[in-house]
Amino acid sequence: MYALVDCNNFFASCERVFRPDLNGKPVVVLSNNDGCVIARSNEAKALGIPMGAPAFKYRNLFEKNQVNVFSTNFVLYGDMSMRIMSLLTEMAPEIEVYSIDEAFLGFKGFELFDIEKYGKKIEQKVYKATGIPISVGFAPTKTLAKVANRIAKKFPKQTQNVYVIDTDKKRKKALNWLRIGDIWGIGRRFSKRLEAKKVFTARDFVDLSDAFVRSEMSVVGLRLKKELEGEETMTLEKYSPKKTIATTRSFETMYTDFEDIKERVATFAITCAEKLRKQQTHCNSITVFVHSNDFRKNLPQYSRNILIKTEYPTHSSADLIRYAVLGLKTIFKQGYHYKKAGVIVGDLTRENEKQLSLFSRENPKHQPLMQQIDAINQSIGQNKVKFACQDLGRTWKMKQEKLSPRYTTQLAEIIEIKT
DNA sequence: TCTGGGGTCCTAGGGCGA
DNA sequence: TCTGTCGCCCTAGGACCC
Repeated sequence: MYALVDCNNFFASCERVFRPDLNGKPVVVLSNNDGCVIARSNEAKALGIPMGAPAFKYRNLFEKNQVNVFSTNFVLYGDMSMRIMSLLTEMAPEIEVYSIDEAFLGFKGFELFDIEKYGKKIEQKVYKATGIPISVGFAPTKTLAKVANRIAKKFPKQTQNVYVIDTDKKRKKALNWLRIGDIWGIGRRFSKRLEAKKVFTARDFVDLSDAFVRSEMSVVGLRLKKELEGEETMTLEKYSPKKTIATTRSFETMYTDFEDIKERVATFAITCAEKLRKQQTHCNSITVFVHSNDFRKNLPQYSRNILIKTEYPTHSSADLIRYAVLGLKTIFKQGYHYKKAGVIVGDLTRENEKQLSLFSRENPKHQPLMQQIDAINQSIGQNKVKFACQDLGRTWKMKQEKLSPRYTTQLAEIIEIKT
């Protein structure tokens, strides 16, 4: 038996924990740069605000309905997530943290337990300790646990936020109810293609032949079908280090000048290098990309990326800046309005398993230099040490006009209770 | 004026060595 | 020495997730 635990409207719920006056009121959380809506409370959903709604188009609706708008506060959400995951770890023999607000729990050997009762215990404990409401779905496979969770969330009154699929009758009933596009692993493209073939529900999907699903949707689709039939094809995944690390951003305005983008790309490379050092890995390749503004149809569009193999495994900021700028020089074209760029490092290997090269021209000073930079940044604040290619006078910051305090991680921002 | 960011996995097709 | 086949590796692109 697996359980899927999912936090309800997670980011919006995190904001509400420290602002109980917002209970019962519409709350939305915006993406970086306050661009679009990435989380909504139930009240905001009821107002018809869709996921991904551009904030500027919905400003009037927000004002008219007194919607409480927040910028993303990932420091807060990350910390709340950590607290919830550690509680869940205590309550289940196995756990796979699937995302910031979701975890699969493994309950092998619990068949004789009253699992529904236990689910309610989990729900109550998490709510009491953190203030975050969760839904719990139990089923014999991970995909069915996702389905069970959806039912728990959709019918809170009947399920009390916990639902168990433990009989074939319940499984079939759930599959009849679930629309094709709501199956975990079937996105927009596949659901459109399947609907064109009169496949509208999960039940219709499992009624298709294995051969058809295999040919149309590869082994991924076939695995999904088996899971929905109750046959386990996915197990809990152990923690594994990242395979790629990315730093990408949309710009506050469109850039046309090479030097402006160069400064941004170099800064992204530095961030990637810091992330590499933090997880004690080197990269062996780096990808740089630039993108014009998709939404400005009247402007010429351009988008390109380039992958460069590094000469040796590295996590030196200086090395990565050099490669990133080299890549940018190759792909940059004059005459376009650039809106987005990014750096992605890949082919990661562990720091202590470095493949040395006889002809390597690695600068031996980089390693101790990076150590010192990290130490200084750690003691006096992130990004205090800058590289020459960065604009020292630059005050560029993400637009975050509605940022809430970092209640749980900064003493100066701790919650105040007025009596 | 203003539309996010960070990941994973799979497949097709070309290059290339055995 | 030439040619065909097989299988591995790599990359780009497409699909998905949160």
